[in-house]
Amino acid sequence: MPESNGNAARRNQVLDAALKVFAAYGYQRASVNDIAEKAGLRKPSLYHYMQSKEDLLEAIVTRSHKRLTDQLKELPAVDSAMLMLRQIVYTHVLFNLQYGDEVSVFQADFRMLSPERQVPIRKMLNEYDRSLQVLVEEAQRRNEVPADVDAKLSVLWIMGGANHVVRWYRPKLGSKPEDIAHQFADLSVAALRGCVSDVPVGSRAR
Amino acid sequence: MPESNGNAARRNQVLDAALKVFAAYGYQRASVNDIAEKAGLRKPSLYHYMQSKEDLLEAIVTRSHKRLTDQLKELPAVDSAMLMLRQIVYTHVLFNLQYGDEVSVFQADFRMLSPERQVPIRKMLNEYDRSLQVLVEEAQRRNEVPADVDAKLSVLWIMGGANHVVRWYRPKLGSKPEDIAHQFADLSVAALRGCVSDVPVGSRAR
Amino acid sequence: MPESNGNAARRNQVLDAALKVFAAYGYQRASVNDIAEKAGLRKPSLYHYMQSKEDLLEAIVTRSHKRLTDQLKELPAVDSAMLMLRQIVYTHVLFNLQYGDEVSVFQADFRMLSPERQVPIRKMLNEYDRSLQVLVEEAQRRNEVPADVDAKLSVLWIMGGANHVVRWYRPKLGSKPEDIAHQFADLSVAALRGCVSDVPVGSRAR
Amino acid sequence: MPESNGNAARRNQVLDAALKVFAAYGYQRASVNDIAEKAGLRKPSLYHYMQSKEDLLEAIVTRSHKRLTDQLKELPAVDSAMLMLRQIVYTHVLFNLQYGDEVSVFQADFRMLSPERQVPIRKMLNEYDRSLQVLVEEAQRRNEVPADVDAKLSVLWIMGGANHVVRWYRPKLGSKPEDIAHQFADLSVAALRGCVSDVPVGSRAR
DNA sequence: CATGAATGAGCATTCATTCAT
DNA sequence: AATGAATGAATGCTCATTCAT
Repeated sequence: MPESNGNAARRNQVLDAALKVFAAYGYQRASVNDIAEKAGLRKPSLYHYMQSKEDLLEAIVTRSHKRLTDQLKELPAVDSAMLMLRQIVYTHVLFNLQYGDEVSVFQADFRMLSPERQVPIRKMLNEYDRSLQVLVEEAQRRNEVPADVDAKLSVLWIMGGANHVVRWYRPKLGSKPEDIAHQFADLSVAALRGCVSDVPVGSRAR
Repeated sequence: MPESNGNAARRNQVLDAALKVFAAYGYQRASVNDIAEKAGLRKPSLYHYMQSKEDLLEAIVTRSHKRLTDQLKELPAVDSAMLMLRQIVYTHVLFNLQYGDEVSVFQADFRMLSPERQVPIRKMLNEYDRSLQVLVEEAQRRNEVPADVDAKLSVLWIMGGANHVVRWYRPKLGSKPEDIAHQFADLSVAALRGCVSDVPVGSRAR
Repeated sequence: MPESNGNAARRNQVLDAALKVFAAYGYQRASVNDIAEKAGLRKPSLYHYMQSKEDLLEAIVTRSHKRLTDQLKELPAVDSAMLMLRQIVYTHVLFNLQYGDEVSVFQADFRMLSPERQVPIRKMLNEYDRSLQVLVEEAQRRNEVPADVDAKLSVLWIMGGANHVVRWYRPKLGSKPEDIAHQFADLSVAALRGCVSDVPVGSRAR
Repeated sequence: MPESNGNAARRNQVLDAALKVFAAYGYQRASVNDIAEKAGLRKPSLYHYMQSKEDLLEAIVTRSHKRLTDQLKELPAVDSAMLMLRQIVYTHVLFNLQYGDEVSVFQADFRMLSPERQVPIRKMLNEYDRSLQVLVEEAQRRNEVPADVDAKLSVLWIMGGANHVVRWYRPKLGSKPEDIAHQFADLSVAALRGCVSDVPVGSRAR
């Protein structure tokens, strides 16, 4: 079966090698040869396990998103939208900390994919954001979140904080992943619930 | 002897051309020729206004950070740390929305600089984060922010949300920049102030 | 020890697969993998039936020439050199039309063989041309062809027309093979017999 | 003007280098590096004078056909279709002998062009054949050529002989170009005029 | 016999940069 | 100041062939 990208275990090894190399150098800087070396193969051998370099990036990005959503699917059902949201943020942050390379590559290099390959991924991301937005709106209906909070903006805000994590977190330095995730879940909930500031922005120039 | 990088106005034109091209394609994908075309020059002529392609990226990144800090310096002094923080977040978000290209390039391509060139920029960023952290700690001393909030983490959280805007914001779509900045300032303040969730994260596997 | 090139029937299947692929893409463009697919095998399996890709080309070319000469050997003896020539041209053209792929590959890719492999084939071709030339000379001795005709040139001329058919003939379009062969045999005979033009070539520049 | 493939004289030098290399090795076997060496340049420099390797082939092929048709346009008008045809064959054969490399590359590698690039060239070739066919038909109306001659087939026949020339002709060996062209023009005229053979093809098997 | 895996050699093309004009 | 020309260094990818299973 010359179409199946060869042995699945090896394919995953190649994917992992590519992941490390992409994370270290960035997709563009990383050469196929770098990946081959990391995988313990010669350059042409890689083509048993991929169609193209871009193919690897797409697989990494898709696999990463699938891993996250798989984790989220296992979250226990709770009757509070806010609680659900808290669980998701906690899990998402923890995931980002655990799979820092994958998430970094996703964020940094996702746009290096051809426009066509970006489409399904953008769709997944939009669906994800949208599902969080629905939770915020549900919480607003239950008066757990003030009505004047913009559900969409606040979700984007939260996602920003959650994704930013991969840019500064270094294992063995600072807080434990669980503590970070806990803090961030708290911050998200507090931000949503929080009393709208009655303080004006002040007389900013420009 | 083009040490002086020639005429300053032209240099800025080249910088702007590079900015647009980097923002559109990413630093690596963008070719020096693309920049030259955008600047209305031929490729070798660019070298009268720059030392290298990397030079342009560094200049863009540095200029961007300077523009932000210049804006922040003009903020009126206020006696409340929280108010100050709010002003800064508002201004930072608004800046990111106004200078989307610059900030995007900063975030996406800053790591493409040589390690040596990254040093001073990382230093600036750390100082910036640190100054916000000081404000949070000050607010904590004044009991405006709960003591169990991790000042550093919460600042990183806020910066994540603030920087993320350049990835999703599209002018003429959705909310006005000022409204977004306002919301995000509110969310930040609320997140910091907010009653720490007494809700356990639940029995998450892993 | 695949010295014997394996089962002869399979070998012929491989040869036919190679023939089709070479005819469709040209020898260089055709990949061994293409041939394998056409033959319903995997690439390395081919090497049970051949020594190398070039080997296949040589076999095709040789087989093609042998097929033609076998057909020519079956021609009935006739006492007129001109008649013999006519028979040969008719048969040759018909052969080219029938075995278009083989002949096309012969003509297009024969020169892709290594110089050493070209030697015996060039020898065969020369012998073939030479035998026709002998017939023309015989016809000249019998005054069936004017003495001022250059026997060698006219044979080359005729072979050109005969070989050219594989470049334009498409089955099911235009004349029937037998009609084409008949016409071409007529044209050849007429050309040889024909009264030498007494018309000057005119005042061509250069 | 970065679109103009640079200096025209140099472009022609590159074209000539490519011509020699293509003629010697065939288009596919010839590497861009080979061409560069022949042109006295390094590989990347070639790209100042071409868009791609295929570009060179197309230019060579087109230039070759233009050279031939330019020569044909200079032929003096004559009132006899047969005379005109004779002139054309003479000129065409002489051209093929003079520009053996160009014509060889045309014939051998024209099909290596992408289908889209082949279209205009096929069109030119068809128009050329068609114009000869018209001459034969004219000659038939004037009873200079028997009515039962198939005009199209006989033109293809003649073209075959004329083009074949580049496969066997070696300068300094054998007849002079003018003599060959003369003979071939004679053979063509004789073939067309010639009394249709009343000799049956005989009892050929198959 | 068949083939999955592996690879040395090679190739067209891109590109940042230099330099003579 | 501006640029046509040139190029060293890479890069993604192809492919005929080998070999262990």
